[in-house]
Order: sequence, then structure tokens, then C-alpha cells
Amino acid sequence: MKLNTTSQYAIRIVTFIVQNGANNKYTAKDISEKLSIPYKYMTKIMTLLVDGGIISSSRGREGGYSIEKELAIIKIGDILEAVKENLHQEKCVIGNGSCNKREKCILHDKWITAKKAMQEIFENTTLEDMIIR
Amino acid sequence: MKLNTTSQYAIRIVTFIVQNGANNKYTAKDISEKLSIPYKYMTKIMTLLVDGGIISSSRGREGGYSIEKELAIIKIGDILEAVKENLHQEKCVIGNGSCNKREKCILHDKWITAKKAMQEIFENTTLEDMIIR
DNA sequence: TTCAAACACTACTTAAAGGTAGAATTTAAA
DNA sequence: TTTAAATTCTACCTTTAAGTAGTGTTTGAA
Ligand code: SF4
Ligand code: SF4
Repeated sequence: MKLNTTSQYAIRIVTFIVQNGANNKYTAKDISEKLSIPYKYMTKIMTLLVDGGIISSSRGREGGYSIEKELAIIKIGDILEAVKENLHQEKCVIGNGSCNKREKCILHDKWITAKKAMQEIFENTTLEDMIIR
Repeated sequence: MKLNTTSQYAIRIVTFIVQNGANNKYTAKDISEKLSIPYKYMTKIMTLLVDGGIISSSRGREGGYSIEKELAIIKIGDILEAVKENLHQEKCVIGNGSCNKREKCILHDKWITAKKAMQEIFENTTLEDMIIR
């Protein structure tokens, strides 16, 4: 029961930047060393985050990554979307497709509760919320 | 955010048997057709469930699978354990290893809530609970 | 006692995720 | 204007999960 590695890395990377000052510039080398994420793998993820509008990058000497958007408008879910984690899985883990509005198993309500709790995190937590002061 | 395919199949298989009468015998062919799970893949999972003590099997003509244990003592978590799903992941998805009792991020309490809800399902739901009457 | 119907075992193939390598491009300091 | 430091692009390798194939073993009805 887990997010895939890419998603976990993505969250850690963004969190790291937010925590250390979102507007500062961080090089790929710096981030990969600090977070112990393989350099090449990390840069691949960075490109996804840049394409997804989460992170802004500047190339060349003195270049690096930063976050220029308002932290309050970027949500955890946006990060996951940028790295293509499938957030809105329709079928429940137990679902065989045969259950519906009328017939549901006893797990249903419990399951929905757990699912909601997860999605609440992804959809309502912004980067602003994640700063430890 | 999901259980792996093997685990999902396992839950569906056991649920199917429970739902249609746990003490009856079901052949691999029957189950794989009814649930649309590849035959060979399914039998592999069945062996895990048999080894894990969830399912009992009888070979030969008139053989098949059934559940002879008390349904009330088998938990969803037991099924997942039998197919080797990693249930007790220590690190949280955001965790970088640096957080601890004293320092925790704002997500922590929400995260623990969601995690607990999941584990509650796995550890407290028995097969008995899953019967739709 | 035969033999077909069932599960079990071993080994392989395919697909997807995770990870690596190297060259191309961009940039600004020297 | 050179050059080193940075991101980006394309292609490949490795590992793990998912799925397939074939053979062996067990069992009970005929
Ligand atoms: S009733 Fe709800 S919990 Fe049960 S299998 Fe269907 S979707 Fe899943
Ligand atoms: S404080 Fe809690 S939620 Fe935040 S990273 Fe650490 S374990 Fe995860």
C-alpha cells in the first residue's frame, strides 16, 4: 500500500525546496546529494515537475531550480499529478466491478473513509501548509 | 496509491469463495473464469493462499479449493500477509527519515489518521464480516 | 486398474518501474 | 569570446511484477 518511488521522491524534493526557502536556487547536484536520490533519476523527475508547472528552472551557469508560484496554491495532489501518479483510481481494491449503489459489501463505508482521508491530504494540503517553522 | 495486483486478486478470490459458500469446493478453472483472472497466474496465488493457511485444497478428481477455518478468525490482513504484501511500511510517504517525535510536519496527524483507517480495515475485518446476506 | 480431472512445481517470457550513460543545449562569469 | 557549470534530451540497462508454458503428482469415478 504505497505511492510509487517517483512520487515519493517528488514530494520529498518539493518539500526540501519549500523548507529551505522556495525562492532560492538549488542545483540538481545539491538536491540529489542532500536527499540521497540518484542524480540522473532525480533530474528526470525535475523535468516532470518543471513541465507540470510546480518547479521553475533556469539553465546555464548560476542556474538551478526554485519555486516561484505562491506556495498556498500548490497542492500535494498537483505534485503527484505532475509525475503522473494515478490519483483517481475508480475501482476499490476489493472491487470486482459487480458492486454498485444498491449492493455494497460491509467494507464499503470503512473503505470510503480511508480513501477520503488520503484524498483529503492530497487535495487540501498546500506547500504553504508544509513549512515547519 | 494501491495494493499490487496479486493482493487485489487474492482478496477478490477469497471474497468470491466466502460469498458463494466457504465450505463448497471450487476448481481453479471455475474461479479464474468467474473472476476473469488468468488461470496460471491464479493457481500461483492459490498456492500462496494454501501455504498461508487461508485456503484448503484437495487434489485429484473432485478436488478443488475451499475454506474450512472459522470465517470469523481470518482477517483481510492475513490474506495480504499470505501473498507477501508489505503491510507494515515504516516510513511515511513523505518521510525523509529526518522527522521524529520532536519534529513533525503538519501532515503528520492527517497522515496517521489515513494510515490507521487503512490498517483498521486490514486488521479488524474478518471474512465473516464480508458476507453480503 | 485405468485414466481423466484436478492441484503443484519449475522454468520461462513480457511489461513496467527504477535507474544509468552520454551528448546537447543554455547561460553567465572570467 | 571562451569555458565551465548548469539543465535537458535521447537512449539504454537492470530489477521486479505480471503473466505464460509445460510437466509432474494426486485422486476418485468408471
Ligand atoms: S461495496 Fe464498496 S468496498 Fe465493497 S467491493 Fe464494492 S466498492 Fe469495494
Ligand atoms: S512528520 Fe510524519 S507525516 Fe511528516 S514526513 Fe515525518 S512521518 Fe511523514
